[in-house]
Amino acid sequence: MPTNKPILICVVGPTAIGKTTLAIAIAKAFSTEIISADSRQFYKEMTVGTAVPSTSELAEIKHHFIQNKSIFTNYSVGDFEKEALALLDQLFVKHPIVVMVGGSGLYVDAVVKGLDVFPDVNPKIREQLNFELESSGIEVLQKELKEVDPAYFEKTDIHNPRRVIRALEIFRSSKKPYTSFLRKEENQRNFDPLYIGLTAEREQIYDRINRRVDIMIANGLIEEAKSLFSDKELNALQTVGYRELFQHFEGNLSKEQAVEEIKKNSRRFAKRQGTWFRKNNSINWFDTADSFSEILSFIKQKTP
RNA sequence: GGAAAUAUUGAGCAAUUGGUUGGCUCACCAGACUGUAAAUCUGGCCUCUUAGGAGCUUGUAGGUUCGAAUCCUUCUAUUUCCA
Repeated sequence: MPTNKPILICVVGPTAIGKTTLAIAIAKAFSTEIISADSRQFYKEMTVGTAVPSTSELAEIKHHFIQNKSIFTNYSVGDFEKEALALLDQLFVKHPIVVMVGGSGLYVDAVVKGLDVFPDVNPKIREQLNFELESSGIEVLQKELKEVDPAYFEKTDIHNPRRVIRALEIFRSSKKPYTSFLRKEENQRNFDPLYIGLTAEREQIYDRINRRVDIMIANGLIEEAKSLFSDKELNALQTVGYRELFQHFEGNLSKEQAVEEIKKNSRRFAKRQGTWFRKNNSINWFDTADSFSEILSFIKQKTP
């Protein structure tokens, strides 16, 4: 299905696999720019723990959506989708190919496949739902969902408060069931995606993670986390690498224990990333040991 | 050399002190997930399985008993104490 649309090269894969470096190599080869689809690298207050590209890397290639938000701003996938599409429209004027890198599967999908349009929800409604969850338990919310949107009740994981609350907040603010907003057809995009997946043997991924965490600690992750400790309740800070250190600051974990927990939770995160990307069979997988030239020639062969 | 204690799945612990089909936590594995997503949640975890079950099991080898993780003996291993 060759088209004359521009191409968005999507570099995906688990954390610490080497996506940043690969993306830069690709962007250089095609003299283009990079947009990030990483749900934590948006935040300018978080540098060490999110492994954003280094200043020299950022100087080499123009990156977008890196540290362009504050942790105090509420920012959602929906916002990201809109901003990313608007930016891509501009970038594709100058470049036939643009690179997107990201480990956040939902965010990548939002750009490439699109989200459905949901009504805006007053934050008070979610607060109220969270309050009801805590005071009455999830059963009450499940019951409401069953009455209000039986289709979604059947389909979703009703044990997952996030899913239940999202569906209910949509209903309460629009008086229409969540499922009534779900798409009937694929969103149209004015570009074609070309997925490049980067992976490795499980053991190697874990090894890379462990080493990266040690480097983060050496680079001052503890100090960074300490400076954010007073804002630890913010959503942006519900993040591997920070939460564990907050536990340490509160005296619940020793420094060594916190570091071990960071490694463990990073491994689990990588595992979940793998689960997400595995179901996307458009991804062309490469091993992180493969040479960039091999990957580049693959891309060239796939692009006009 | 002597005495005592202990031995349950990868790890750590349970199992009304003989009552039947071995449970929990952690780790690990697998999965779900359309605006909290580095979040949140679900399942599995002795073996085999046609997924309904089937078989094996509490260090080892025996014994007592209708019945043993539980009581007795052998051996092995570990720990502690005395020499």
